[in-house]
Amino acid sequence: MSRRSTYHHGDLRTVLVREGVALLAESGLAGFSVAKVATRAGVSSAAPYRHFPDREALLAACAAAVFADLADLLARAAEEAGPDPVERLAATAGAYVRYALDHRAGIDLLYTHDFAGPHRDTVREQSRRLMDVLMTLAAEALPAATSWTDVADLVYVHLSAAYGYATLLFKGSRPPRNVEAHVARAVAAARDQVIGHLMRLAGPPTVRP
Amino acid sequence: MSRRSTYHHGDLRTVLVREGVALLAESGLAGFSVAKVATRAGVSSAAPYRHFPDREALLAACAAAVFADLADLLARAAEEAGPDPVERLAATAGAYVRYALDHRAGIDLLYTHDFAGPHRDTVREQSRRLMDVLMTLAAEALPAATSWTDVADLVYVHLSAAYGYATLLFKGSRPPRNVEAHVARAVAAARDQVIGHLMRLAGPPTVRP
DNA sequence: GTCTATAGTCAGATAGAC
DNA sequence: GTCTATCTGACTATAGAC
Repeated sequence: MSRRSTYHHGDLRTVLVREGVALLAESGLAGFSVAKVATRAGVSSAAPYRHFPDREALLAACAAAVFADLADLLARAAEEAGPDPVERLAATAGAYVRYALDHRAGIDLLYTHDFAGPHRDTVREQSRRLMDVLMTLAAEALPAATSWTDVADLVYVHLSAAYGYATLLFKGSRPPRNVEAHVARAVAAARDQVIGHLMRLAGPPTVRP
Repeated sequence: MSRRSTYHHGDLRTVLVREGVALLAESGLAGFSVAKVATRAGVSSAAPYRHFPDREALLAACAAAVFADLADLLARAAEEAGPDPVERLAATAGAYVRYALDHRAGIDLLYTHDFAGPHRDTVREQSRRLMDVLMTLAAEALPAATSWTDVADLVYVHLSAAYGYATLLFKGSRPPRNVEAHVARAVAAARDQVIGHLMRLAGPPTVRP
């Protein structure tokens, strides 16, 4: 308090990531810039380069943070959904949509961007965590004998449907008011999907000439 | 051929839109610029402004073109899918994914961007055509008594799932080789979704304690 | 209708003061 | 660790020659 007139953050790096995520959420990847993040964080445009070598590194850190948040949220949503394995999986779709609505569209753009070299691995690691959560839930919702490939198939379909649902909500470009209605619809759609999938696996292979 | 050493396109406007779509497909919205489109089209960076008042207008024209293409493709896919209404609807998911794979990721970014004022209507008009195709197919796949709201719900879920599936394919950021396998998976997922939906509408409300 | 040239803006990144 | 100042490069858009 006594030493300096210019403020120094205890942890500017953390603040930059938080503001970066917020900026992405508001403006999307196209509106993202190191300078803007710096301004939001209350520091000069040069300051971030003390913590991140370049734009890509900051972007990757933001992406990793989003994935980490999502993995936590989805896991918690599953826990709160009770014992039924189908409901547990379906609940993650709702949590995903709620997160996307809270954080607006920016999330999706992280999926769009492909990170190069070293950043790629950082992001992938967090992305992997999210997939692990879903794989476990999907495996419990499917018959024990289901192959990993089939489980992965369902996870992929499940995740991409939730992602698509959340993203398209913003294309209408009205800020959706009735969040919980959309969440409920996403959960219902996910439930339908899993049940349809189960029927295909279980049902008698309908006649193929 | 005799009058000019500098080439003049018969229809530069059309070429610009084509190249704009291609650029979006390759680089996404973040990589889109009037200058790049001009270079791709083999003209100076000023030339596009003779045909489009500003960047937004060119972008809107590209978006409208994509929607128009998609609507045609989806309608044709439904026709070729035979008489079963569920299969006809499911086939559009396959066509969507195939189009997205052919044109890489950029399509999605058009969904992301919101166009202002006059451009908005142009794009919406084409977007509407696509929705009309899907609404018709969905209405035929559902019981005749289904309300329009419920039909719209299914269309929304159906479209967003196809959109999400196609988009996430590129996040792995390897150019997916086995296009037809992905198309087939998207169709299967769409079929599962519709069947699950039908069961929810028709089925006895499974016991709720 | 397309060109060259240019004005103005903004972002990425670096250098050196404190 | 953060600042100010600055360089470089890319993009939008306009003006005027051909």
